[in-house]
Amino acid sequence: MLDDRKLAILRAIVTDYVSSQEPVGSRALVDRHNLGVSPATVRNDMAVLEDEGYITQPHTSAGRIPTDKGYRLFVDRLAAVKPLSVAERRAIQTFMAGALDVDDVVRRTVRLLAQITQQVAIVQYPVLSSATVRLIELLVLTPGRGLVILVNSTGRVDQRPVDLLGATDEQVADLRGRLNAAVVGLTPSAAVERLSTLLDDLPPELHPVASMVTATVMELTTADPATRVVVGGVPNLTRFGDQFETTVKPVLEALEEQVVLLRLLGEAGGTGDVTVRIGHENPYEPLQSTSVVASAYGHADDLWASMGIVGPTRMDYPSTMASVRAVARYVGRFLAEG
Amino acid sequence: MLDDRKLAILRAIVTDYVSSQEPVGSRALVDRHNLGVSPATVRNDMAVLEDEGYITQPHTSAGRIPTDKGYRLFVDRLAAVKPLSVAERRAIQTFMAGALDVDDVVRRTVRLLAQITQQVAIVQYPVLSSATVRLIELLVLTPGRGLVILVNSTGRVDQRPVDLLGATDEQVADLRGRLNAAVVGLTPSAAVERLSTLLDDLPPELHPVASMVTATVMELTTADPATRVVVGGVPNLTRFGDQFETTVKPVLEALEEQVVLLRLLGEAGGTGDVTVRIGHENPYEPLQSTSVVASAYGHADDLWASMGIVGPTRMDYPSTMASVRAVARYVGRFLAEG
DNA sequence: GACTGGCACTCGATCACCGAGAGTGCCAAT
DNA sequence: ATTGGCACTCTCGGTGATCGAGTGCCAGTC
Repeated sequence: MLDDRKLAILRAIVTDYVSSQEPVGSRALVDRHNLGVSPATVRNDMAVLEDEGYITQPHTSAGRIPTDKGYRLFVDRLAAVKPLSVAERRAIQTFMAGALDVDDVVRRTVRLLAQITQQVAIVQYPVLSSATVRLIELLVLTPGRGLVILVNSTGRVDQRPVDLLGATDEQVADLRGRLNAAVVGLTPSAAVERLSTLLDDLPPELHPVASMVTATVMELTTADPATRVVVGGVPNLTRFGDQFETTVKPVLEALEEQVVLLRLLGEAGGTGDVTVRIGHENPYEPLQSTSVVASAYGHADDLWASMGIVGPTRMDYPSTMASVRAVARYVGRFLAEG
Repeated sequence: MLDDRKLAILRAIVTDYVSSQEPVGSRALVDRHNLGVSPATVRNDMAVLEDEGYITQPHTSAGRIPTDKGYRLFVDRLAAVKPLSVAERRAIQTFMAGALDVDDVVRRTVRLLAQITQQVAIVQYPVLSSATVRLIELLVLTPGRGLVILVNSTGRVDQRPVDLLGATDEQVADLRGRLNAAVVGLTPSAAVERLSTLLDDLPPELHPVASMVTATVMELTTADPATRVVVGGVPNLTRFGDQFETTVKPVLEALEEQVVLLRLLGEAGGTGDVTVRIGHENPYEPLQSTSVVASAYGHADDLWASMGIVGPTRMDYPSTMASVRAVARYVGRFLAEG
């Protein structure tokens, strides 16, 4: 159905449209790319491509622009891998050098991604499934109100307030000792398992407060860390100040909702390589005129979390994908080395 | 110079322009407000107001719009205090009810402010100067790399990685004990003072690692907490999609820079009541076509931090000021009660 | 002396119109 | 299968013409 020349024409339309932001006609196409055929032939091919749904024209006497389906074919089969520029490589190094802790790494990563892709960047906090519990601290703040602090072997610290149900200081100290003895050194999943059996070994008077505390610890070891997402590069949205309603507004709204962001990244970053969601492929309705380029990051088989960018469907996919891939790999390695 | 009628006219111009977003003429003015004089008289007065710099016209044969100076006079002398609506009062209660910890309070506050003002909201993390140090934890993560965790009496937890310079586990444990003995129960300022003399009491072999750690603790007790700011309601920027260059873009850029946000809030929130910076009064150049309404919040004399909103100069100042004031007071009380 | 009605004037906004230009689809010829 | 030619369509930019809101000024009135 689609011979090589038609594919070449589609590729040319995508690249030209992305760089010029304007519908591209048959004449301009043969001028800029040496296709070796006349505009009339190109027109015939374009008619076929339009029938097949790869391109469309905004109005009768305008050039063609790619459809979501066209971008999809381009990304899957036509895009040449574009190597990073030297400047971009250097940017990655300088941005990350001197990062202090995980927070800092995430902040720098989001800035970096936003800068080299010139899009809005989204980075999920790393969830280190191989990290182990380093310390559980249990504190009394005021009578009845306490605080659980969980530290894992990567230096990540999470805390949550807890109702101590009037336990005495001695009981709290006792419980702290038992908790640490039970789970320090375990992975989160192992710790959760161990905690669910811990209650049986406790003296009865500790049961009420212990169940409150273990429940909180279990929350901390599982759900919470994954729900943190950082965004950056929002001013990049101003670069396409047209399409206010279709692009800028929905993106801004999505950025306020952690849940939405996690869905965008989560479904996109499941596999090992860069994932692209184009327009309507997007799981979140209002973002159907934008694309998401995302990648999981981590080390070896240990995929920790996702990062990505969101931008207009008319973006430079090869460059963007290369950038996201490079940053994801670099940050993964950086975190693995500590 | 400005008699009562001229002031009434200025007030009418401001309110009409804010609600209609369009230059207001002499005819419309006498129609909507019963000024008891003819349009011609109003025109004469408007000419005077324009000479004095309170209003201006975008072009000949258009109505008048307030200048920054006009808004300033309005805010200072003409604005009637507008009580909150019942719905707003209820919103404040429901939004804050059930807040878990300080993080949660801040997140809810920023949402609340954004929703009832329909502007972009900025909330600084509270700095509780009366809070005392509750616990200092010192952990070894890997040989040489450690972590300092500081918990204060409000349940706030801060951490920072620290270089342990190859100290042994025993030395670390020793140091942890000494640190806690020294500063637990002290206010941050007292703790800093105490720490600076702590070194003298230590055995010499602890000196190198102790100075690293105390320096880190001192950073944690002073600088860091104040530098955290949360923003929300960014989609509200889309409500004035015109003025892309003058308003939306600069605001988005400012929101990415914590330093800028702190400057906006910091200089604005120094006093006890709501502060308004209109247009050029703003300390940050690119935001000179927007206004900032901010307030410190806290309890009694203990001012903890600031919150505020940023929006176009043409905003409903009475409502916005009332909302910011109400939220600031409520959150202050809420935090004081714990 | 302050206010008012009247009037000429200004200027942006809206609309219709027109020509230019880009681009297409189709068809007959190669 | 490809191509040159041609008629057709539709957007875009520019040009007047008109409309109406609003002003400034001035002479008249209370």
